[in-house]
Amino acid sequence: MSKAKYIPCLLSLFRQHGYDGATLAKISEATGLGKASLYHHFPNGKDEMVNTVLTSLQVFMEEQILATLAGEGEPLTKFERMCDRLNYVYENGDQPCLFAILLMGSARDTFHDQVKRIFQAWIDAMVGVFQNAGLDQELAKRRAEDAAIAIQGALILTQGLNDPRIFQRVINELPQKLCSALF
Amino acid sequence: MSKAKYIPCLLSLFRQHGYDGATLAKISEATGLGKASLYHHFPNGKDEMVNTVLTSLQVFMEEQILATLAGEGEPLTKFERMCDRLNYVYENGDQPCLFAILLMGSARDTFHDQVKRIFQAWIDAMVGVFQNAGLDQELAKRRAEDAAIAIQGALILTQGLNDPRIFQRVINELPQKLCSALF
DNA sequence: GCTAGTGTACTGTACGTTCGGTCTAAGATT
DNA sequence: AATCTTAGACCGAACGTACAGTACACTAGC
Repeated sequence: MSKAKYIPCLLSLFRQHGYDGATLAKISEATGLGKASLYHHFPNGKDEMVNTVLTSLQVFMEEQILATLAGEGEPLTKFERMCDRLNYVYENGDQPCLFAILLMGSARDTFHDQVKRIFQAWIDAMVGVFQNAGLDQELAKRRAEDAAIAIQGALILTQGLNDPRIFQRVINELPQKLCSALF
Repeated sequence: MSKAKYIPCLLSLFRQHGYDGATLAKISEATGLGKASLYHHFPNGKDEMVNTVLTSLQVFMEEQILATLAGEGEPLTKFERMCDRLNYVYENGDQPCLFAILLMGSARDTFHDQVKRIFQAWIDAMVGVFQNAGLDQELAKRRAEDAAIAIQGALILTQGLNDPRIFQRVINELPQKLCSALF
């Protein structure tokens, strides 16, 4: 599957310009591939490119984040690992969230289901950690949602104010906050 | 200024389809105006439509939210009023945030400055409340940012999971949270 | 009769996509 | 060893469409 080679480039483009803004001309220029070549690798066009990137992000989350959350270890350690991995994908807050971008363009209908599944899996994994730590289901759900809210909100505000320190602060504080009053 | 008449319709369109997805054809159909009429009211085209909506949102924030935050009253009352007004603009979480949408389409460059100014003014107003309540500057800034993060994050997650209860929960809890440990 | 507002028909452009084909390199055949 | 075959990577040019935006004649109400 030679598609993998172009994922970083495509991810960067879609994050920078959005679904509609990332035109085939730009994609062609950025990848160094002619338009026709793009259709050789992605026969179903732009949507397949997005889908490929989206799937690779899903795999990253499952392997790097969900696996950690579901595995062995202290809650604090798990959340530190999660934040470290999130900090890596979002490049210290410099990059927006592709999921959020796809929710807000003209491609919402096409990708909403997949984004929903990814969000839900992430939250469910965090709920699992909290329940293992003794929190009742309702409280666990709230705290997991709050974690996702903090990450997504921090990304938006960081983009809006052009100040990555906001994302960094949230990422640094989050593990402690999530584990406070666990026992 | 007869433009005002079309603001609700335009706002709804841009929130639903994004900047790129809200084509003139859709705008024409939704407003009931032919293209020529649209260009009569908005000589500078789509960008002027967005700008009009953006400015009206800015005015709404200044009059309904910033004024309250800067006026007289208890912090808790002010934040309750703020959340009530936010709940109104975002229609209980059913509608996404136009600011976030504009940050993530191909129109980012055009409107980023204006969005940044609105975000900054909002946060500054909240910082003022916290400082009046005795918080030192650094702490006030953090808490104000956290409030904006919670709102924006809740809107993203609500869109992603298609569950307005998330936004409603955050809106209901926020005033108390913001005022906790103020004295 | 003037002006704000409008409908129709149109323009040029940029989009995603497809067509027809070249080039390279590895295998298979002779 | 030389030639043929095949398949994958690649591409320039073109296609049809839908876009934002325009020209202009028309109308209703002052």
